[in-house]
Parts: sequence; C-alpha cells; structure tokens
Amino acid sequence: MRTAFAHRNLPRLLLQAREAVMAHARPSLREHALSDQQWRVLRVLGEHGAVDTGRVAREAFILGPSLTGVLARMERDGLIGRSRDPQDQRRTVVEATARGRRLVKRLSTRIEAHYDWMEQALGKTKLTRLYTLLDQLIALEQPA
Amino acid sequence: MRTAFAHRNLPRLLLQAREAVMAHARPSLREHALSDQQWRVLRVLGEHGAVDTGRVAREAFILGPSLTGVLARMERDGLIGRSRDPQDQRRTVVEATARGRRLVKRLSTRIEAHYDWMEQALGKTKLTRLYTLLDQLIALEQPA
DNA sequence: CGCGAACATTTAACATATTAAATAAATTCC
DNA sequence: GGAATTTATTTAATATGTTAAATGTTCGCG
Repeated sequence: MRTAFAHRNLPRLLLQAREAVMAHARPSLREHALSDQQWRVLRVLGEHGAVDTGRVAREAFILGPSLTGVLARMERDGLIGRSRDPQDQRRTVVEATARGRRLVKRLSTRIEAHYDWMEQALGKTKLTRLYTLLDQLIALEQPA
Repeated sequence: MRTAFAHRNLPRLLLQAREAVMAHARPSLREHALSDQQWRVLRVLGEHGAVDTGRVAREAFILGPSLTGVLARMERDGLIGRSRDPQDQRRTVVEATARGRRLVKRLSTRIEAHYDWMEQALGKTKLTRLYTLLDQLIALEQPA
C-alpha cells in the first residue's frame, strides 16, 4: 500500500531529540543509581525545598499514579522523606534528605556543564531560538 | 537548600512539546482504540509495507522488548500479521492486515490535517526552522 | 564440515505510563 | 451543622520502558 506522509514526524523527532540530550546525562545519573524520573524529582526538590506531591508531579512532568511509586522507591533508598501537610491533611509534602541534597548538588554541576557544552557546540543563539520555538509550540495547544 | 539551575530544562521542554503535539492526535487514535505505540507501528507499516521487526523498532523508536508485546497485542487485535523471513529464520516480518491498512489510511488524513493546522498557526517558516534545529541537536550526539 | 563469534528476537524482572475507580480530607451550600 | 461537592492522593489493572540474560540462526573461518 505504501501510504505517503507529506510531513516530518514531529512527535518522533521530539522524542529522538530528548533521547539525544539525555544520552549525555544518563551515565552520570546511573553512576548514582538514579532513574530519569528520580532525577527530575530531585531537581524539583533542589529548586524549591519542601514541596507537595501535586507540585512535584506538575514540575517533574510525572503523572500522579507514577509518582506514587517513584517516591516510594526514593524513600526506600533514602533520597527523600514524606510527611503530611498539617494545614491540609490531603497533601503529602516531600523533602530531600541530606543524601538527596548532596546528589542534587553534585549532579547539577555536571548537568550545567553539559548545557555549556551544548551552547558551544550548537551555538547559544540557536539554543535560545530552539527554546522559543518549543515554547510557542506548547503555547499553541494550551491557552492556559 | 534551593540549588539554582542556570538553564532551561531542555529534556523536560522537549517532553512537554511532544505531549502538546500528541494531545491533538490522541483523541483520534483512542477513537480507534490505538495506543501511541501502535500508531507508530502502523505508520511505519503504511510507509514500507512488510518490514522486519528490527526496522520497525528503529523507525517507530520502540525498544525490542517493548515491541514484542506491542506486536503481540496488535496481532491479537487483528491489526497486523507476523511471519518468519524464509531467507533468514532469525527475522520476524510484520505486515498490516486489511483492517490495519484501513486505519492507517483513515488516520493519516487527520494527522496530515493537524500538520497543516500547525503550519498555519505557528508559521511554515518557524516549523521548518524547528525541524532543522532538532536535527542539529540530534546530530550533535550521534555522529552515526 | 564443525565450532565459535556475531545477529535477531524473545524472556524475565523491575520501573514507569495511563486510565478509571477508590479513598480521604477540605470546601461549599443550604 | 451536615450532606453534597470538590480536591489530593492512592489503588488497581493493563501497557510500555529498560536492562540483562536466554534462545535460536546465520556466518566466518580453520
């Protein structure tokens, strides 16, 4: 049959680009036994300190049900602690342990170095332009 | 602690952009009970006809072990057929059934319309520029 | 010819994604 | 003040992602 597609496969292209970028960071993460998702969570905690899981889910781009398991394993591995928000008992508040904070600090240095390298290799202008285009693409769909 | 990150979170941005684009296509896929991955497989089969699973994996960007399950469910649902390559008994050859081909045809029309809409909304120039930047980003890491 | 390296795919074990439904606490409204 | 509604998170069921190991085939080379 051989149906022809006139356009590039944009979702695939975005997926591939993401993999290409992560390919650099992953060895550092795995060195410390962190999954992609665990790193995303730690990064959020590094930026904001103690955060309720709803916000973690939004900022780390992980759906609630997935996050439940991710946090359980991170608590098991001594990376985070969980507690109830006294103001609103529905909310669970997450915080990085000392070990978790050490990891964020150590890894963020490497990650930042990777960005510096990308700015060199691709050019700061192009990278900025890419951010802008992606923002616009996202804005197209979500008027929020 | 509040560690500061100097740069945008590129992997997250790419993930978010992908979700934004897929948000448009997904309702059409779900209408026909297709998962994202099943659609990617069908699209490959629509472009190339009968293909061995290795090529499907590369082009649909699905790892081998995941693909095994995806194909099993697609066969169960009458979307594809599988057979051994007589030339090389290690290979499994996949082909869309009549029903599968009908779905590709029907859905590809809608998907193409979505691209046309994006070209309108974002501008054909910007979209092309985005493709180019993503290609360059991908090329950075994979000299292959 | 036969054996071991290289290849294509699958199995196994665990982590994450996705959707719907359940649970539990806070809020609204009468 | 209490029932109904909303909100935050978890549970359940199934699909996919990820890594290592197993299986079955082909190929290269002595």
